[in-house]
Parts: sequence; structure tokens; C-alpha cells
Amino acid sequence: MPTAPDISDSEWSIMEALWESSPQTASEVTKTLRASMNWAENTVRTLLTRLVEKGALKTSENASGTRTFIPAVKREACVRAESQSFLDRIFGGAAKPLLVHFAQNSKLTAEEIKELKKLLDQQLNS
Amino acid sequence: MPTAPDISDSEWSIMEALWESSPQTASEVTKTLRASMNWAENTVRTLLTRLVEKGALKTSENASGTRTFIPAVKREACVRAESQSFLDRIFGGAAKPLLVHFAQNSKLTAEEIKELKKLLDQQLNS
DNA sequence: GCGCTGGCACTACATTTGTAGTTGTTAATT
DNA sequence: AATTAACAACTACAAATGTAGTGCCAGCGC
Repeated sequence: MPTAPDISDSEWSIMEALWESSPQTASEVTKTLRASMNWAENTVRTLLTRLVEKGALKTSENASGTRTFIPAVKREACVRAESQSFLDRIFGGAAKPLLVHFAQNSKLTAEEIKELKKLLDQQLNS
Repeated sequence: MPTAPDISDSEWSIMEALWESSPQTASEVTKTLRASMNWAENTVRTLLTRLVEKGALKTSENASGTRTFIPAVKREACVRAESQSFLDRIFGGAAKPLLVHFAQNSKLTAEEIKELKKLLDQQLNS
């Protein structure tokens, strides 16, 4: 069993909302997402249900007896899984070309570059 | 029209084969991929057809009158598109966290680290 | 000349995804 | 009590994806 279930694009938005703040009820999530995605409440409910089926979310009841949703998987684990699959798919599993690609194609600030270099140095002594 | 069409997972394997070497006929591609993906020839043909429809491949006839396939889009453009969408989806469009993630989660050799640092330096003076 | 092989075009069909609508129940409101 | 608003559970349905199978034609080999 992969530590992280497969989460689709739309589902990812839902997860982000709940990673950001949980527990939330279905209508709270809907409201949270109303600005970015303009989904019907039922759409959100469907996605929530699917995520529960996939084991990405857990539910429980809040004080007023309404179902609330809470992540069952850590964001970090999902990011790792998605990242790995992207790395494999597009860069054949080789991290360096990927890093080269993003280093070259992103407008990084001098500050960010400095931090990244420091981070790379730390990788050296490990 | 995006410079690069949407290419699914399975389709990506086909494209890789053709970016690697083209033109190839359907059966050549099948043979090329037999080792990695063990697909029926018809599966490969279906994917080839879909890729032509999407505008990712072009066809022409070889000497013996058989159709051959050749990429209509550059690998680099597709990589860029996929990378951008991944960046947006998982890292909210922020390159630095992405770079941090991969820098930390990959076992890079000292050599690679050196090269990456050099590359980052070049980004500075540009 | 006839059947076999390769190639092309269609068709097939279950899953997953995106995006809801419908129905039934319950709890709050007037 | 009747109405209404929330919720939950089911159902819907088209497009994309993964993974083939079928049918038809033409040239090659005997």
C-alpha cells in the first residue's frame, strides 16, 4: 500500500484546503474554495467522498453532529509521492536534470539562489 | 493553442521512443517498447493515433509505403509544459520550494552538487 | 490464384475524472 | 405543525485514459 493515495487535480485543491485548516465541514470547504474554484457544493461533496474512499481523508462528527473532514495523509507524503512520479515520468528518475531544468527556467531572486546554494552545501556533508 | 498538447502517461512512453529515434513505423515503436512496456501492437497503434490527433506526432510514408511517425512537438517544449503544470499544481507555482524539495530528497553526488551550484551562480549574473 | 502477414481503420469497454443533479431525512424556524 | 434549509447518499453523464479486439485490403510466397 503506497503511503499516499492517488490524488487527482481537483481533489488536490480540496486537500490543500484541508491541509491548510481542518477539520472542516463540506460547506466550509465549499466556502473556502469558492474564491479559487467556483464549484457547486455537490461537486465539493463528491470530491470529499471520493477522497474518503481513497483513504486520503477521515471524517468525524463535530459538536452539531455534522460530518467534518480531516486529512488522513500528510501533505508532505503526498508531495513526495507526486514528486517522485513526476520525476520518473518526465526526467526518467534523474534528479539532476530536473533541478537543472527548474533552476534555469525559474526567475529566482538572488536571495533564493543563496539559500539554495547553502542547502546544496549541506547535502554535501551528510 | 498551447505549444505543447496534453500528453498522458502511456502516451509519454510513445513520445520518448520517437524523440529518441524517428521516424519509426508502428511496429518499430512496438518493438522498441516491448522491453519496458509490454503492450500489444494494437495498443501502441491506438496511442499513436491519439497522438497524431492531438498534434503531437506527424506521419509520412517510408520507402515501402508504410506510415512512419515523427514528433511534431519538441521534447523540451513538452517537458517545459509538464513541469510548469506540476509546479503549479503541487508547489503553487513557487520554484524555490520545489527546488528545495528535490535538492533534499535526492541523493546527489558531490559532482552534481558542484555543477548545480555553478549553474545557480550563472543565474545570478543574468 | 490463394492463403497468410502486415498494416490501417474502427470498435470496445472498464476506470478515472470533472462536474453536477435528485431524493430522502433531519433539524431549525416561523 | 408546516416550511425550509442542510446534509447525506445516490445517480448521471461526458471526456480522457488504458488496454485491447475485429474486419478489411493488398502484396508476398508458394
